[in-house]
Amino acid sequence: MLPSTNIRQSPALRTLTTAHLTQTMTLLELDVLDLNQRVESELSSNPALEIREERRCPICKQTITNNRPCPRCSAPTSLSPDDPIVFVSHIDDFQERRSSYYEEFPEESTSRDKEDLPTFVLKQIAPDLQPQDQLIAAFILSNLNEDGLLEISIVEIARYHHVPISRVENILQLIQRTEPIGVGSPSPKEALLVQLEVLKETQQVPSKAEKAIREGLDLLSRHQFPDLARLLRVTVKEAQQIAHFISDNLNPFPGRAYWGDIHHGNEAPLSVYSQPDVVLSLLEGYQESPIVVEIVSPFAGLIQVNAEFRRLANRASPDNADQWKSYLERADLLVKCLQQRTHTIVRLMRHLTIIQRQFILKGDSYLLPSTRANLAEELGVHESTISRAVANKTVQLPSGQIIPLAKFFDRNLHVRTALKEIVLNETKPLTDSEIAALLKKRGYPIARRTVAKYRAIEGILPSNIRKNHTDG
DNA sequence: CTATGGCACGGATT
DNA sequence: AATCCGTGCCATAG
Repeated sequence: MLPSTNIRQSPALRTLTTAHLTQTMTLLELDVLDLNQRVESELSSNPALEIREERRCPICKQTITNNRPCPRCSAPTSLSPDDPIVFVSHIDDFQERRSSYYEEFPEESTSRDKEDLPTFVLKQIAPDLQPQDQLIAAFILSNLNEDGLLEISIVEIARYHHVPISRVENILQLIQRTEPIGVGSPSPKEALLVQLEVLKETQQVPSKAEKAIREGLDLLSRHQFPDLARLLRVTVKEAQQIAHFISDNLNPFPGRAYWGDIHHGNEAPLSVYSQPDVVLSLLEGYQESPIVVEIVSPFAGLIQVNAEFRRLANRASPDNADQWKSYLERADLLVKCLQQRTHTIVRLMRHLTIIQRQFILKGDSYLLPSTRANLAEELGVHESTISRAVANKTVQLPSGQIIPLAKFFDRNLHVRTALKEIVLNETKPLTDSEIAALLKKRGYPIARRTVAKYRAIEGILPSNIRKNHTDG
């Protein structure tokens, strides 16, 4: 607490220091989308802020005019696999690239040609519709966003085409049930529910899954299992299993259904996350490519205090000088906090990509256990800073998978994947003790009881119910 | 008797 | 201070 005696009368200074701390912290724990909202509202309410359109590539120092990310420009020089290329990109760059991915790799696993999502869907349903309804369907499909979600309301569609709402609803239901299932839903929640519904026809689904989606989607995506468990009145473990099931089998953004691991036809690791906060990728054409780290940031680096505004503020007449000044201070504060936020994340990610390169490239079993605490020590920041930086954020791996950043701090992921592998390769169902013994040989000395726990987390049934793996 | 899951405790992590 | 995690003990099911 600051001594109030020698603080200048202006309350602004006082709030500036404390506000700086609190705002830096709160901004740090927001994900891109929340931050985006926050920045936008600030931007519209504070005339001192402006967006600088031109940006400089942190590597080649040239002005970036188009949306091409810059790491490629510097690719030929200094390529050490252990030296990640880190840069900050605008959220729009990402959106842009996202849709271009979609066009570049329309589909490889199913018979889909170069057509885009709307055409793809329309072809499937057209035979079942009358010509008039085909028009409506086409209209609906043309209003999908990149995620395959509907951006306008049913009412609007009905009004536009002068047809009853129920008719639109029927068409929409048809659309939602075609591949990719859930397209045309107005929200991720709807999409998930439709998928669950369809899935229910062919296989068993956890009974509480629907409630989890309906009432606990928020908790679900934030991985707040204890809260979810309370909501569903089940144990935390069961809640985790339900969440596991949902993220394994359902996809809140149907338009992105074929992203990432195309090779696993059956269980594409789709995630409940949409917009990653960090995107990791590799340079094409290098077998030992450095990891390209792209920090997706709403406007950071772009947002600045309008210089003209600052000049005018200094010359403002005394009666409204305070107003000018407060705008200016708020703007400075925001800019500074944003910079600090990105700076922290950049440092964090650079470090992580160096330490966990193998994990990022090769997968779960290569994750080296580390804690936020010791990472904080290595970076010379406070633990809580790392905690906040990790909180609520997601990372897109080179494979296309989007995972929570917290997964980098999963202390036993590698053991669990070893366990999964053992069970996958077993010829007869092994008991927990036997598994424990095998794990011990691999250098994971854990108790039999713990094997049971891991099994539960991974959704592996107990040995007496597991059926034999008879390889065909 | 064997294999498993629930509960609860203590130490580590956040 | 709150939460997570690994483990031991014990009840239960087969």
